[in-house]
Order: sequence, then structure tokens, then C-alpha cells
Amino acid sequence: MPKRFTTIKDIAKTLGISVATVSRAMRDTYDVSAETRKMVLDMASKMNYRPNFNATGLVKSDTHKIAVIIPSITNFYFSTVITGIQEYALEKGYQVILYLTNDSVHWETKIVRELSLSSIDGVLACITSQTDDFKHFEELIEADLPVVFFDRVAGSIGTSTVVQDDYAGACSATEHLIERGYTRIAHITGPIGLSLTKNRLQGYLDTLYKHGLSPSGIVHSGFSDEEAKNDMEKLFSTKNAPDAIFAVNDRKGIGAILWLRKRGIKVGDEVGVIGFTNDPTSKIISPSLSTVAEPAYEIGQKSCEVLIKHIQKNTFPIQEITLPTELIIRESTARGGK
Amino acid sequence: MPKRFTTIKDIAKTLGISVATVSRAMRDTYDVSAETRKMVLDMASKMNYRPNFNATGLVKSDTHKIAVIIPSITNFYFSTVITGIQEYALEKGYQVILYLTNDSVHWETKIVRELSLSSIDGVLACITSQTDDFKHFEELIEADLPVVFFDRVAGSIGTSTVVQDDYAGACSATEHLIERGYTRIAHITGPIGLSLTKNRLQGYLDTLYKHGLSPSGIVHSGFSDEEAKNDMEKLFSTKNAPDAIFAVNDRKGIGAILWLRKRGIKVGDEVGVIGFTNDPTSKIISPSLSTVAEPAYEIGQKSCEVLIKHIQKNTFPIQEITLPTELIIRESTARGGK
DNA sequence: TCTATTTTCGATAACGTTCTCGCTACTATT
DNA sequence: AATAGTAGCGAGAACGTTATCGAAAATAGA
Repeated sequence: MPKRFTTIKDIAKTLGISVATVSRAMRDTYDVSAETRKMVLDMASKMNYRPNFNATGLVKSDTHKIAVIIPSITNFYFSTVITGIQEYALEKGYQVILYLTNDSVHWETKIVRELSLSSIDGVLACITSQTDDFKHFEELIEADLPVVFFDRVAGSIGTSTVVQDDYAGACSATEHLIERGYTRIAHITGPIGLSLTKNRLQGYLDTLYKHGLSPSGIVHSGFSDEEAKNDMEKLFSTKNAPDAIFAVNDRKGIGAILWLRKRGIKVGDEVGVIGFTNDPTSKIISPSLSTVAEPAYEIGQKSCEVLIKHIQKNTFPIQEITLPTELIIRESTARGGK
Repeated sequence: MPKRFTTIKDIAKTLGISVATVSRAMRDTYDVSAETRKMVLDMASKMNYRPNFNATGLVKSDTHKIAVIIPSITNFYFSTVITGIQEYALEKGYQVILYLTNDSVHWETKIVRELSLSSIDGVLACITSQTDDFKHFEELIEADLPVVFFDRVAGSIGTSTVVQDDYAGACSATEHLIERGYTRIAHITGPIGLSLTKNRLQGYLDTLYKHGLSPSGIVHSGFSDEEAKNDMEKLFSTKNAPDAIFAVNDRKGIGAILWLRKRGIKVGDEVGVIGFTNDPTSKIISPSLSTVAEPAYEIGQKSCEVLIKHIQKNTFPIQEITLPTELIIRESTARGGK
């Protein structure tokens, strides 16, 4: 591996000046004349010089790298968040190192524990659906490394967070179902410990109570459409089956539609379904799925913005940012011609 | 930013031994007694030591970082490939730096040109749908940096490539349509310059000719379902409209189904549709979309494996790997009760 | 017991960059 | 014309780690 790139020294030598001057010229700082700067810059591009980030990272404390730790990227929400992160980071000159936990606590702790603290400036994280112990993240914070959580946040530890308004979104979804005349509204949702699960559940409950209704079944399981089918099985095996389903996300909403369709139950007219996310698939399935749109891209951008502010200013105060959602009405909650 | 982590020096000092010994003990090399190694390791974990990758990267030439350059990640194929890459890389101790080109040549060149060659060991790339000039990638290769292309490959330059068998996949898709009795088969596809577009087109054409058929329309455009609708408009405005559509990917296949459904044309019975990818949405749309499954995850794993081999052995020969596809038959090509 | 070999460790130079200091040469001030 | 100030640059240390070389201590062989 005899990789050998042109360094600042090479430029200095061929130009007959000192490395310090080249270094200064490269960063267009004061203390260097316009002519020498031009000379250096020309020679640099001529020799195809690229800065060695290891060296700069070693001498300065900032490395311009951020770690993104996320359960997976094979769904619309996460991949869109990452896109937002990546674009903002690139614009600000930061590199994104991607870590996938595969929604496993074991991998998450392993990844966090093995992070080279000194070669990243900060961490952007979305925890596993089972993470209930945040010790590994606390270690990062103790080491003075900025951490920002998005979507699934670690409530107890004092870091900045960026989330969609899960509570309000759930309220508007439930409100919409009630408005359309559904009365026996059930909720199929995710793991019980997650903040977003709790908030959506609370929004659902509060809205029901506000209208003098009570829940017609609440089932916790995973986030996949397959698990939604099991949830539906449970709900519809009781004698007082629901006439509407509020799903914690679109994947489960889609699972619910598929299950209903298979049973010959008319989605919308007989049983209404609403999801959460605004996954592109929700437009494509038939009947199309009403949902609460999450600002995934903006969450990515915003959380990256907050992280970089923490990195650049140690005194930047903790932020708890909540971005608005938007109710999107489609066919799966259409009833009586509406 | 007074970040300060425990270093090898700190360990050496508190233990009263030299840094060299600590360094050796840390890498469990020879030349160090079992007792001192244990002593060092214990102290390291006690002091929460994490290696400084900038320093190691500086002294050794390998940085254990690879750059992944990809148009986007908000679709099933790409996000699955990335997952494969990431998991393989993590297992081998490599970090993945993610770059999204947003399918723009301008961003791609900018990203490649600004890559810090000395702080990565290799590049894994999937080119833009418009990239026709590979000079920026050639510069990397000249600098002796291993580059592996996947999915969308730069044909002209001599690097390893990992792709699915686009030609054979297209053949089997077309073969399937013919077998089902469709005779006026059209192809809606992507940008004309891309290798995968060419190969799928060729497989389609060869199979038609083999059966004495000729193409009933070939439309090139982008890869989205919206663009598919325009393609369909063109195809069905001619007097001899096709009775089957081979779409270059599932998104366009789905666009075709949506278009047909809207027109009241029965998908399957009247007009067959087959896609390429096996996006999860293809199962969910109704009628469900027949398709050619791509081994996206394996492509990610394999391309990462090849890249790492190139990194670790400079003499590792150029590989051109083609992974098999699989025909998946669903409702969109069902005809007459089949 | 003395030499020869091995084992274990320490000193020191590198890697490529930035930073601090100091030196020179020039300009401005009086 | 003498001094003060400033612009521009160079020398050298530092960042945290690994690699090379050699020295000391322990062991083996005679």
C-alpha cells in the first residue's frame, strides 16, 4: 500500500518556501501576500493537492465528521431523514459516517462503545425500538461529545432533540376519524417504551375522551405490516370489533388495509384506516391510505443544524424542537361518498 | 472546543511504562508480556480509552474508511444496497462515509473532486443517470485509490464492477410475457446512456427476436412513476397500442399500472405489466406487480467485499461480478385465469 | 561461570498539518 | 534620519499513534 499523495511539504519544496507559508496560503488567512497565495494555490491545483484530514484532525480538535446512528434505512422515513442530514452536512463541510443498528440494542451499544470519539465531532442518533438503557449514550456526553436525538429520543438524558409533533398528529388523525363518523376506534402501535409511541397513544386517547369516546382496542407490537396483520387478528376476534384503525405508521396502516381487503371488508365504508408518515406507498395502495405526513427531510436538516451548532459553540443551549405534521386525507377514511 | 480524551500517553504515564509498550499491548502483538498486556488493557478500559483514528491513519496509510457515492437512498434498491455495504464494512472494521449526489452530475464531480484522498481507503460508487464523462473518477484511480462501481457502472475505465444480471433478467421478463400470450410488448425504460438500461433493452430485444416478434414501442425517460405515466401516454396514443409493458424498474411498472387502472384498462387480462427490482411496493399495489428480483443486499455486500480486497491487496485482479436475478410472477401478468 | 540467544521493553523518529514565536524588511511617523 | 510599527515569512514544536532500532534483562547452552 504505498499510497503517496502530494503534501503541503511537496508544494513548499517545489516553490522554495516554508510549509508554514503554504499552510497559511491554503487557508487564505492573513499574514501572507496575495502573490504568494496565488502561487501556492496554483501549484496546489497543479499538483492535485488534497488536504489530509487525518493530519488536520489531529492538530485541531475538530474533524468535520459526524456519526449518524440509525436503526435502518430501508424505509421511507429514515432514508428521507438521512437525505436531509447528508445534504445539510455536506453544505456545511461535514462528512457523514453512517452506522446501522439494525434495530438491535446489542449492535447499538457495540457501535456507540466502539466509536472513536476523537475522530468525530458529534453524533446524530435515533435509538432502537427496545433501547431502555442509555448508558452508552451518556458516556458520549460525559466525554463532552455533542449528541442530538431525532424521531426516537432518549428522554432522560439532557440532549437536544428533534421530532415531529407526534401528539398533535395523533390528535388530528383521531379527530378526522371521529369527524367521519367512526366511533369504535382502535389503535395499533409500536413498542410501548418509545417516546413517539407514547405521544401518539396519548394524542389518540385524549381526543377520544374529549369526544366522550373510549378506545376500542390498543395493540402494541412491532412496526411492520406483517405485525399489523396479527394486531388486526386480535382486534377482530373480539365480539365488538372496531370500525376504524389508527395505525402508528403507514406500514402498519397498509398491513391493516391488506388484512381487511383479504377479509372482504370494505376499507373506508365499513372500516376506516389512517396511518402516520406519508410513505409514498400510501398513495399507491388501493384504497389509498389517509395519513399524517411527517416532515422527515426537515427533521434531518434541523437535527443536523442543531448538532453543528452544538459542535461549533459549546455554550449552545439544549433545544427540544418539534416540527408540525400535516393531515392528508385519502380514500381509506372515506365514508358515504365523502 | 477543549475536547480532551485519554491517550496512549496518559496510560503510559499512569502505568509508568513507555508509550511504545502501551501501543504494542493494545494491538496484542508479540514483544510484550502477558502481564503487562493485561495491565495495559485493564487500565485502558478503566480510563475509557478510545484510539484516535486520525493519528493511526496518519502514521499508517490505511484509514479504515470508505466513501460510498450514490445518487439517492430514498428507494428500496439503493437503501438495501447501502445496508449490505454498511453491514459488511462494519464487520470488517471499516467506516462508511455516505455521499449523495442527488443524481446530479454537478454534485457528483464536486464530491469526487473534493474527496480527501488521504483520509479514505477506497470508493464505492454508483454513477448518476447522466454521467457520461468519468474524468473525475479516473483521477481517483490515477491516485491509486481503489474504486468499485455497482449497479450503474462506468464501462470505459478499468475498475471492478458488481451488478445484477440485467440482460438475463430482461430476457426472463420478456420470455414470461411471451409465454403468457402477450405479443405486442413495449418497453419503458430509463436514460439511454446507462449500462443497465442498455443491457435490459438488449435482453428485451433479443428475446423478442428469438420468438419472431418485434418491439411495440420503446420509450426512454427517467426512473420515476410519474415519468412512466408520460411514457404510457405516448405508447397508447398510437393506433397499435401494446398489450404488455416491460418496465425498467418497479417504480415505472407501478406508474404503468396506475395509468392503466385510471383508464379502466384491466391490468393482466388486457395489458400485462412486469417490472424490475422487487420493491416491496410491488407486492402491495393491486394488481400486484410481476417483477425481476434484484439481489440488492448481496450487491452491497459483494461490492464492499471486492473493494476491501482491493484495499488490502494491491495486486488483487479486477473483478466483473454479475449476480443472478429471479423472476417473480404476480397478478399483473396473469391472463385468462392463470 | 561465561557467552549466546531470546524476550521484553524504551527512545526516538516519523506521518501531515497547524500554531506559536520570532526574525527580517519594509513603511509610516516624527 | 531615527524610531516605531507592520507585513510577510521561516523554524520548530505539537497533535496521538506506529515503526525501527537498540538496550537491558532473562534464559539457555557450553
